[in-house]
Amino acid sequence: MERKEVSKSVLKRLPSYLAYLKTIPEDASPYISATAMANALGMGEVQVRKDLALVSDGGRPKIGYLREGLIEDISQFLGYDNTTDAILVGAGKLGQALLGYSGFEAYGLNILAAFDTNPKADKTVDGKPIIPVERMESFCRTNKVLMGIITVPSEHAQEVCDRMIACGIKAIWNFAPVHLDVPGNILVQNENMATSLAVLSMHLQAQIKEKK
Amino acid sequence: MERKEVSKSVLKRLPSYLAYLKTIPEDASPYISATAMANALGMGEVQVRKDLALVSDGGRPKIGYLREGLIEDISQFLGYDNTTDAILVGAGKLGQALLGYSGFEAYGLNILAAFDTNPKADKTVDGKPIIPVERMESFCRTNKVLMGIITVPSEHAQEVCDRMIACGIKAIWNFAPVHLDVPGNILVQNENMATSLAVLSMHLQAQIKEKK
DNA sequence: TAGATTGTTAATCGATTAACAATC
DNA sequence: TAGATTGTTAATCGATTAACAATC
Repeated sequence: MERKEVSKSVLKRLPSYLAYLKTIPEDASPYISATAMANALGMGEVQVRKDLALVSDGGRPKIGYLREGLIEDISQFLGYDNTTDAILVGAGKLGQALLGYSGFEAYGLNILAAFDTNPKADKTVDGKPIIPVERMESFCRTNKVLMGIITVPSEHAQEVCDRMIACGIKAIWNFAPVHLDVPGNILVQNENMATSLAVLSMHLQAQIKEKK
Repeated sequence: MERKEVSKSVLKRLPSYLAYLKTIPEDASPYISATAMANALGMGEVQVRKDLALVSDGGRPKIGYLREGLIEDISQFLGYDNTTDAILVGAGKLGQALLGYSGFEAYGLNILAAFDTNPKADKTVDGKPIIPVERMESFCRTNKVLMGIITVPSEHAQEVCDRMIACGIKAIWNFAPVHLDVPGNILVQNENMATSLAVLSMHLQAQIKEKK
């Protein structure tokens, strides 16, 4: 099928569909309806159908969509089939946790190495080296790295970000709770825990208030 | 000022304003304009003004907003002033990283303890204990815990979630990449790395395509 | 005063939902 | 056939942006 443009809102829902589809047992019916998916995920069925229409080549009335086909289509659309190499800067606790997290492979992400200003000599995390930042540029050039993960303290995030861009990196996953200034062709995706916490604590405050 | 209802989209922007305001040096002007904030964060100035109108009691034409006042108002609105106690279930790599991360204090989050099915005896992370899950309920009841953080593998997330709800928890921060089924009065905030990765890899694919 | 800035009202935009026709 | 399901077109909803009046 030809590749359609999808909005960010749609894009963000696709991983949920994929995760859900993968939980269905092998021996279940090979077909799944948008209705069933919507119910399982607590969403509207029209929304599911519209989203699926953008990435798959359609289902069959009364039958639904071929489950395996959907998994394949969504995976491919999201680029999980071809792996992306990334580097990580900031080998603190969070950085090391991400470096050692094996779950990213399933999403086609491969963290090659971590960089730090003060790496413990020869230290590796799950076989992945922690290298002095000075060697970042040459490493990125030789390995043609396009994605960078920032897990340094806020104060240094912009500096690291600029450096990554100088290394040819085009997409940045930012775990530091600060806004990063970048040129238009670079994408910054903020993994902002503060944002999540805001939503959570707002809910708790409302709950507490209600109780009174 | 009286407390207004804010939409989720507004709520998610508030932490950025706060973070930015805190980066301004003490000795700078005590006033800041929405225009300046908008420029610094790459947003529309009307949007900033509208958002601020919801949480502060206003700025002065030609002058702007009192910086200290804004910080105070947003912090209070987001509940960063009164701390929330939370527990974490799943003391794997990510769980331990979060447990040891001191940055959450600034957001009023206090992780009291972690729970795991198979905790190393007497192990603590930064002074915080890792306790067998069996003791979760009594712990939550005695400490009146309202927030739970899930960092277990996907297969066990729903089970842990149900257990948390049984313990009286009202807000769940879910790091497992699965949809959790919960009653209407419980809030689940998904910290879905898969979602972020989807946005990032989509951007890279577009970049690569463009180059060809 | 003039101009920068706030705050509000109206217009636009995009995304979600509802209604319905098509299909097996 | 009847009914479940898909897919499309139209209506609604909410959020963002634009225009403008108010203010210091």
